[in-house]
Amino acid sequence: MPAPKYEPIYKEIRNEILSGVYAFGDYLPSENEYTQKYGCTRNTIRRAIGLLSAEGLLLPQHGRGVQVIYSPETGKSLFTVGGIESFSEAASRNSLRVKTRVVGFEEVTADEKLSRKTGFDPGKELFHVQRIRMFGNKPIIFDENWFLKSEMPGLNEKIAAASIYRYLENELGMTITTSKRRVSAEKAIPEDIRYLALHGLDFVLVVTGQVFNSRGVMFEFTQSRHVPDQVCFIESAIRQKIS
Amino acid sequence: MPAPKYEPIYKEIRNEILSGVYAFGDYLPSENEYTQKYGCTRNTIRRAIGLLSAEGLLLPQHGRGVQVIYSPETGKSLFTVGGIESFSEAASRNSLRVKTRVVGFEEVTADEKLSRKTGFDPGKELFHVQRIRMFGNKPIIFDENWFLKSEMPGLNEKIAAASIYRYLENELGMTITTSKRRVSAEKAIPEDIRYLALHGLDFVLVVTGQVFNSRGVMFEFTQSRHVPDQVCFIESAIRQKIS
DNA sequence: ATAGTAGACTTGTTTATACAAGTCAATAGT
DNA sequence: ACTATTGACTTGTATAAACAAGTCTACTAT
Repeated sequence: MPAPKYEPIYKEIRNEILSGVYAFGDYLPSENEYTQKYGCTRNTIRRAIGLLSAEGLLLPQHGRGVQVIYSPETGKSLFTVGGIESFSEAASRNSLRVKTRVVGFEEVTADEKLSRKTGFDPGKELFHVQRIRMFGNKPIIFDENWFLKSEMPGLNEKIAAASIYRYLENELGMTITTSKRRVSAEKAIPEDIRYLALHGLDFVLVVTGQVFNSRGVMFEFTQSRHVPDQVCFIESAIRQKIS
Repeated sequence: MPAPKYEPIYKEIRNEILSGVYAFGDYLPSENEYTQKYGCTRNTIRRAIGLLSAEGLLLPQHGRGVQVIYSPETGKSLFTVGGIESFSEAASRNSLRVKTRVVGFEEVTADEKLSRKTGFDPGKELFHVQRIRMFGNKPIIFDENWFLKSEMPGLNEKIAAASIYRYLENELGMTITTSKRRVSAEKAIPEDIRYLALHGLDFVLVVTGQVFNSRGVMFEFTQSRHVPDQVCFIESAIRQKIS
């Protein structure tokens, strides 16, 4: 399965935007110019531009052109909710030295209560993984995951300490397709206080999510509890016409 | 400017999903069946399905079909960050009686500090609007907006108490296209404590955002401070292939 | 001089077609 | 009985072409 044609185009333009080739407010070359440059049809170009617009980097303007609305200042948040990005990916994107500490690894069976919380059916066998994410020496995230055991029987503590997503994609050949996430703020629980560098704060930013694989099986439930003053999330949205 | 053909299709399918015609896990009719039903090409159908997938309602599966991954339980959050939804829209979507109280309305000029916060250039004339959003009798959101005066000279307190977006779109004919949002958790400020029903909590969930109009002009900076136990946000994401 | 328009751009929508590639069940061959 | 393969489905990608509609400049007629 070769990479689709729009992907390298998407990446190249994205790279140009992030690296500052175009400043905030600049207009990209027109779609027709891009078709010549990349030797493809307008549709393919529009696909790449559409992805970048959905990310909040571009703003196409009817009759005018496509404007860059990314600026390094507003764009520099540690994590992005808009895409599914693993911790180590976000870290490498920010070129930061990071460490992961596994503080809990056990097999559990979903009971009624856990089922309501995670969405896994009662009786399902799960891996329960608790990890601390550290930037430098600062523990920033308390990550709690439940994985469906049947989808990843070989998961162990060592893999959890490295990158579970890398294991899933490279070893198991699983492709992760979609995720639904919910963001909320919650009072700190004892684990937050024990593990995170809260500096006296008594609340955390919580991101929960269900992750589906390409077969439509929900195989992961995640809860990431973040130190609130260290991280924030950026997201873009396109308004739907009302009526 | 007539509505595009994919829009009513998008709306009808969306409606069917939200109203429970299809349950979580069900597969939609195939794209080819839809082309017959709606008398259009596959591209148009795919557009509608693509929008719904981006919203996290559908999960297309190569070779299989398109699965519904929306369920009323996980989907019932008051507000959605994935789309640009105004307060009154979200309220009507949840069929809730809501009230808006304007607690501040003034004209200001952006100084250096406000410029850093909002992204408006220093010297720009702005409307500064502070509003409390109430569900029933519960004050849930403290909304602070800065609007670019030059884009909406006629804004006044009365309009602010109703719906500013309705004013922009219906009266001024402005179409809102894109927004970038950031979510974080912050310690409650005196206004939060004064206005919101925090019930002893000392933190809020803060959503900030810049909103652009179709001419690429940033005309609004928003900061919504939410009672954390009352609201949460749902978001969907599609994983990009790594390298 | 000024208003209006024509035309050359831009992006937005839709059709039509072809092939690639994943899924799944029925069938054929052993 | 079991395996392999075929074929009919599904979604994914890409091309090509046409027209709609918004923007902006330059020219034209008054």
